[in-house]
Amino acid sequence: MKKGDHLFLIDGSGYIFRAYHALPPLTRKSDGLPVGAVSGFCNMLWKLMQDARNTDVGIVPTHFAVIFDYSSKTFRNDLYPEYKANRSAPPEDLIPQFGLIRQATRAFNLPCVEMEGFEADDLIATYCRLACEAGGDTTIISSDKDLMQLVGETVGMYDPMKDRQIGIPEVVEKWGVPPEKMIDLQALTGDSVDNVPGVPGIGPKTAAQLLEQFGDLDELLARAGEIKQEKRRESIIANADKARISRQLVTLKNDVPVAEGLDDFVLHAPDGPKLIGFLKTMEFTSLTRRVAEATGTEAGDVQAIAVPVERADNAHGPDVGAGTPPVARAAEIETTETPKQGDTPSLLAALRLERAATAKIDTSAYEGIRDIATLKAWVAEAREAGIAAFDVRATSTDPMQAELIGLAMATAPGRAGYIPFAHKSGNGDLLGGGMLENQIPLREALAVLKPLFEDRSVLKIAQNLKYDLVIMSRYGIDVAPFDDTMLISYVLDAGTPHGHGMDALADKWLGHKPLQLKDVTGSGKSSVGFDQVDIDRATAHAAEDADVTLRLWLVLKPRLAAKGLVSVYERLERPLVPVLARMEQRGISVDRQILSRLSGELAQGAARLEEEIYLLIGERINIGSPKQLGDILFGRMGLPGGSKTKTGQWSTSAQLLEDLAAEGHELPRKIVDWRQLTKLKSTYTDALPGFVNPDTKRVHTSYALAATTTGRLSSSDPNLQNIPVRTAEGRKIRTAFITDKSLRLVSADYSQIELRVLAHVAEIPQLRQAFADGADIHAITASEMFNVPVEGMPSEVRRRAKAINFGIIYGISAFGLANQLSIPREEASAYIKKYFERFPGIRDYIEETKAYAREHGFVETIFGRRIHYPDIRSSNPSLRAFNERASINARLQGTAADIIRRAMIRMEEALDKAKLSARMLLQVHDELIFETVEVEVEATIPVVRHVMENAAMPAVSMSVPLHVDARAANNWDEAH
DNA sequence: ACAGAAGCTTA
DNA sequence: GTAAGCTTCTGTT
Repeated sequence: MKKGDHLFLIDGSGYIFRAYHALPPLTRKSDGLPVGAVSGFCNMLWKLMQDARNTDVGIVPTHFAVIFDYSSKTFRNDLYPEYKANRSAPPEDLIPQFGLIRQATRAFNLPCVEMEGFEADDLIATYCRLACEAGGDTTIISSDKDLMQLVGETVGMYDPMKDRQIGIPEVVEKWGVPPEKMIDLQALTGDSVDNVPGVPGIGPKTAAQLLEQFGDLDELLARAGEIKQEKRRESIIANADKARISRQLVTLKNDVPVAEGLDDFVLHAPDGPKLIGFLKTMEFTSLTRRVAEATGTEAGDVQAIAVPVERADNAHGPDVGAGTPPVARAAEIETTETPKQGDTPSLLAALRLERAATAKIDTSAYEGIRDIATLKAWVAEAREAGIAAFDVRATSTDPMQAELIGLAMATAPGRAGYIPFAHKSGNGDLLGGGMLENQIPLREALAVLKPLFEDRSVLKIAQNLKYDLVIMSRYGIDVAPFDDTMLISYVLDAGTPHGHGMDALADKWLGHKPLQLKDVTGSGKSSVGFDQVDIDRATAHAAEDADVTLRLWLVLKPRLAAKGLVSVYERLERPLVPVLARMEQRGISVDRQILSRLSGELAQGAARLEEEIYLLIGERINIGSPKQLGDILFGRMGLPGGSKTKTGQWSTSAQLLEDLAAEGHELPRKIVDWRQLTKLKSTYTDALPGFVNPDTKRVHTSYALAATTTGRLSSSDPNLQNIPVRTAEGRKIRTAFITDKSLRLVSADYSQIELRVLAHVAEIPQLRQAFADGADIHAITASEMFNVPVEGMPSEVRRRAKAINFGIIYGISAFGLANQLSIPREEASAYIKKYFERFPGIRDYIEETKAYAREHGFVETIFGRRIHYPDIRSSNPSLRAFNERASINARLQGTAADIIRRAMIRMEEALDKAKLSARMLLQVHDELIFETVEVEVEATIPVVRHVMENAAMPAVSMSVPLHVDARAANNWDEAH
C-alpha cells in the first residue's frame, strides 16, 4: 500500500445485525431459507464495488476487506468477565446467515478476515493504523459508535444504509466530543448492550460536558471533587474504578498480530461467473441480472452452486439410497396432516426429508480428525456452515462421572468426522493399554473447540443434548446456541408409537439403522469401554451418529414451523435444557449415616416378620416371590378371596392382602408389612448411598425431558420423584436429604394445580369461586353433590368427593371409582351421574376432549403442547376407552407440567435479580426444592412463590389463582 | 445376560 | 380411572 491508496474495511458482523433488523425479512423462495441480511449485504457490496469503478464519486477503494468477529469470548472477557455477558443468542433465522455472508464475501472475491480472541473492531483498528503508517486513507463501512474513536484525518466512516459519511465534524456533532475523546466518553457512559459498566447516572450529554470542562478522563477522576452537582460528584468518585475498567474495555486494540497484510487486500475485479453462481443460488434475481450485465456474463450459462447450509436447491439431487422413492416418502408424510398449498415450512420440511433420506449414509466416508490442523479446518468449516451437529463419546452414561474420549462432528449430510482424544490400546491386562498414537490431546482439542461451541453464530445440534451439556460444562465449555433433535421430535410427536431416541428417529425419518454401540464395543462380559475401541471403528460409529443427528435436524426442524409448534419448543423445551443441566450438576446432599441406620432398622424389622411368617405357614419360602406366596396362601392354606392375574398366577396385591387382613387374617398383614420394609430398604436406604458421587459427595439425579407423553419430567438414577412420603416409616428416608449447617432446603409446591387447571379450562363457576375464596375444594364438591353444609361435614363424605375430583383428573370411570372407594359399581355410577348434574361443564369438557382427540388424533395443553393418541379411534372398546381417559388427563397433567416448566425457566433469573443465592435442586412434578443460606430463606420464599404463581402469565391469564405453599428446614421431610 | 410381570413408590 | 421408575422374581436366550 502506498500514499493515495484507499482501504475499505467493512464491519461484517456489525452489518449482519443491522441489516437483519433494518431490512424486511426475506426468505429464499424455494425453501424458506432466511436470507434477508445476506441480500442486504450483497447489494451493499455490489454498490460499493460499482462506486469503486466510478471515479466521479471521489472515493475509490484500492484495497478492500470484510472483517468479522470470531467468537463471543475475547481478551476483554479476561479483563471483565461480564463483558457482553447479557448478550442473548442471535435470532433463530439469523444464525444460518452468518455462514452465508462469509460465503458471499468470498463470492465477491473479497478477503474475509477474523481472528480468535479479538473483535472485528480490534482488527479494524489495527488495519487503520497500518494503512495510516503506509500513507493511505481508510474508510470504515459501519456506523457503530465503538469505531468512532478511529476517525481522524485519514480515517473516515461510511454508513451504507443511510448513505452518510462520518468524519470528525459528524462525530463532534453527534457526541459533542472529537473522535480522540470518544474513548473517555464511552468509559463514562458505559454501554448497557455490551455490559460496559460506565458511571451510573452519566449519559452522553453529561459526559461530553465533563470532558469539555476537565479535558480527559484522568483529569476528571483526579479532580472529581470539584464537580458542583452532589449526586454526580458522588457517583463519579464512587465509580472511578468502573470508569477505568470501562475505558480498557472500549479502547480498541490497534496492534493485533494480524495474519494478512494490507497487500492481501488489493481489490480485484469481481469474477462474474463465480459471483453469479452464488447469487443465483440465493435466488437474488435482480442483483443477478445487474451483475450479469455489468460483468458481461450470460447468467443463463451459470449453474447455481451448492451451499453447505440448507442445500434444498439440490432437491432433485443424488438419487441414491434404497427404499421408498423420495417423492412418495415426502408425500406420505404430508398426507397425514393437512398441508396448506404453498405453505413454505411444509414445503421445506418435505424437501429436507427427501434430501436427508435419500443421500446415502456411508460410514467408511467419515474422517478421522487426528491433528490440530485438520481439527482447525473442521472448526472453520462449521463456522462457515453456521451449524454443527456433534456427539460426545465419554467413559460413562452418567454425565457427572464421564470423562471425554472423543467427539464427533458433522457439518453437512455425509460430511462428518471424529476427533479421538483418549483411546487406549485394547489389551486388557492389569496395567491397561497405553494411549494410542495420533490423537489430539484433550486440552489442545478443547482449546480449539471451545470458541466454536460458544460461538453465537454457529448452531450446535445434538441428540439428547443435556448429556453433552453437562459434560462440556464440567470441562469449562458453555455450549450455545443449540438445538436438540430429541426434543424437536418430542414436541412434534409426543404420544406417537415411535420413541425419540436416535435409532427410532433414524429408522422413521431416514430409513436407516445406525451402527449400534454394541457392535463396536461388544456386549456382556467381553465388552470393552469405548476408549478401547480402535479409532477407525470408533470414527465410523461416532461420526455416523453426528451425521444422522444433522440429517434429523434438517428433516425435523422445519416441521416445527409447519405444524405451529415453534413456540412450544422455544418456550417450554429448549430453555429448560440448561436449567436442568445445572440442577443435575448441583445435586443434593444425602446423609449416608442416616440411611445406614435406617437400613439396619428395616433389616431387623423384616427379619422379625420373616420368622413370624415362616411360623404361620410352616415352611421357609421366598416371601418375595409372588408365585410361591400365592401358591401357599390360596393353594395350600386355602384362604378365601383369591383372584388371578392375567398370567394365571394367584394375585397377592397389597389391596387384596389388606382386605384379607381386615377380615381378621393374621398372615396377610405381616406380608404387607414385610413388603413395605423390604421395599424401603432395597429401593431407598440400600440403593441411595450408591448414587453419592465420589467427587461431589452429592446425589445427582438425571431428568428426562422427553420420557413422558404429557410433558412431565421423569427422574432416574436415582429417581428422586418417588421418595416415600405417605407413611411415617417411609418419610424417615426424607430426613436423609439434608443441607450443610448454615444452609436450608426450601420446598415450594403448587396446591391442587391440576384441579385448578380443570376449573380454568372447563370453566366451572363453583370451582373457580371456591379456589378464588381459598376454600376447601373437596368439601365444596361434596356440599354441592350431597346438599350438605361444609360445616360439620363427615369426613367420609368429603373423602368420596375427593376421590371423584381425582377421578375426573384421571378420566373417570365407574369401575375405577368403585375400586378406589371399595363400593359397588352401580353406586359409583350414580355418584358420577350426580356429579355431572351439578357440574355440567365438566361433562362438556370431557365430551369435547374426546371428540377433539378423535378428530385430530391429539389433544393440546393450554400452551399448545400436543399429545397424540393414535389409538383413540381403535375398534377395541377398552383400548379406545383407555385412550379417552388418557387424553382427558393429558390436557390437565400436561398443562400443569407446562406451568411448572415455565416457572423453572424463569426462576434462576428472578433469584439473580433479587440478589438471592438460592439454587434450584429438584423438581417433583408440582414441587420445587431449593438450597439456600439460612439468612436468605425469608427473602427467597416470596420470590419463588411469585414466579410459580405467575408462571402461566403472560401467555395465559388463568381464571383461577395458582397457590403455592413453601417451607424451609434442614431436611426434606421437615421442609415438605 | 436380558425381558416381562408383579409389586410398590411418587404426583 | 392418569403419569412415571426401580427391585425382585422368573423364564428365556
